[in-house]
Amino acid sequence: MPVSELSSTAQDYLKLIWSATEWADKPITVGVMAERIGVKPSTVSDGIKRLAAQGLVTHAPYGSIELTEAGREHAVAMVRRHRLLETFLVEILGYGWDEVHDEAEVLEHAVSDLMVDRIDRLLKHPSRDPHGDPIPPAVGTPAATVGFQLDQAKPGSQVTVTRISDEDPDMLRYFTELGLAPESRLTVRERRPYADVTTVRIHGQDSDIALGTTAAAAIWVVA
Amino acid sequence: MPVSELSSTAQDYLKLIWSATEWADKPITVGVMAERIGVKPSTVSDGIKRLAAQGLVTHAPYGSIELTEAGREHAVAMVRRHRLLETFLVEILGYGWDEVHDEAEVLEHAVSDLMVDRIDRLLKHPSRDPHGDPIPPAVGTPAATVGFQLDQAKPGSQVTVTRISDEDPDMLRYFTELGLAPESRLTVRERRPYADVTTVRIHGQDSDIALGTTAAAAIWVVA
DNA sequence: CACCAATGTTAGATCACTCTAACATTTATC
DNA sequence: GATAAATGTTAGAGTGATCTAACATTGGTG
Repeated sequence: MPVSELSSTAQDYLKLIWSATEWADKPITVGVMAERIGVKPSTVSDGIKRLAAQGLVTHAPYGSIELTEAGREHAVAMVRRHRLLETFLVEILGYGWDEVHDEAEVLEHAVSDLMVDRIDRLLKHPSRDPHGDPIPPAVGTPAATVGFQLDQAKPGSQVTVTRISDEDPDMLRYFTELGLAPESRLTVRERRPYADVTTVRIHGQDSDIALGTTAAAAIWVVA
Repeated sequence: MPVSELSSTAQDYLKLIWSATEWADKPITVGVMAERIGVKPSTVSDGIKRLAAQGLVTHAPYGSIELTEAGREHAVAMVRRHRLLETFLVEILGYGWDEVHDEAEVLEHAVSDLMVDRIDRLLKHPSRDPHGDPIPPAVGTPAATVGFQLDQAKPGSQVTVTRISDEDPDMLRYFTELGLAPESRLTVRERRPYADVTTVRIHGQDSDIALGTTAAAAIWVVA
């Protein structure tokens, strides 16, 4: 999976497009991309055009954005880098899991394929990163996603956290405070439909925790 | 030492200008910079002008290139990053000392100050990188250079290698083959003035090694 | 179904970096 | 010290990324 000859903005775009389909299957929009990357929609529109010219995405004006096979390969390679780096930062350099995202975001464009391999070896080929996201293998297809979002869980059910979205460091710090992490066992207490609040009890703790939609949607669980 | 707001080309220029005065004291020229960085002289000329506009160097057209205090600080911070990264790659990721230069060259622009600190801590605050170059401290003045180049050494003298320039990986691989590294003890056998060859014997080996000027100038020694 | 709001695209600028080609200056040599 | 060679600078152009502002399209609502 060669990666080097792409600009780092191009790599960001591809990764973001791929990521949108990893957990949810709704296609990503120019507006959402712009917001995530922190640029104006016109910039993204422009960038997508360049990507299309390079055969990495297909996109007709006002149409949907789809990765080509080449685009998907690049994207998955970037996701692999990102997640290996996050794992590395936590395991080897002692980062907190709330600190790794931004660092990995920059590093993923700088490390060589050789370094990615060395990190993979040093970590003994990890299959999940510190947030529970699966690390795509160097060759072959990425692990299929499992589970569902906590805001979809039935009140009364018991679930295990498999993944927590790493997008928002503040939210991660909050989860850390609560003692909520991948592998945590939870009992879903109730959901107030109009308040959009999901209440859960972490096993081993003696009080309930109320989570808003954003927080509950960032947490993926299995029954 | 803030570094972030500078482009990575600007950082490269500053590091290169500083490096030129670390071992030799001859001022660097536009041509040499262009060659080292791998761009045309016109590009460097242009870049220097931008650096001057930012108050990082002083430079009048056709004149010499000098770092300002701000420029020097940035440069030293980059050198610190570079050398810590090289050490890290060798110590933690098992790189060969001939493989680290190019990787560090890219990474030095990507790692955060936090990561530099963590690496420094993990390595227990090393004072020299794998080639024997001193690692500038986070605060305070860099270690003064000691020693002289092997091509200046008197025939018959015994010397210890303190540093080997990391510029040329092929040369480093050659030195590795020879068993020549920082800390090696050598006896200088002879120098043929017009052949520009320095012959040395590595202690513990039973044959002499002939080194051309480029090689001998890349090796720094103390008596 | 017509219209408006939301969303996306294009146009026109700017900036950093790069090139080639032309021009200027410095230095080295005879 | 005049001239040629080496070195450095400027001019003009292209690319990618970004912006703002104007324009276009789509989709939902009355």
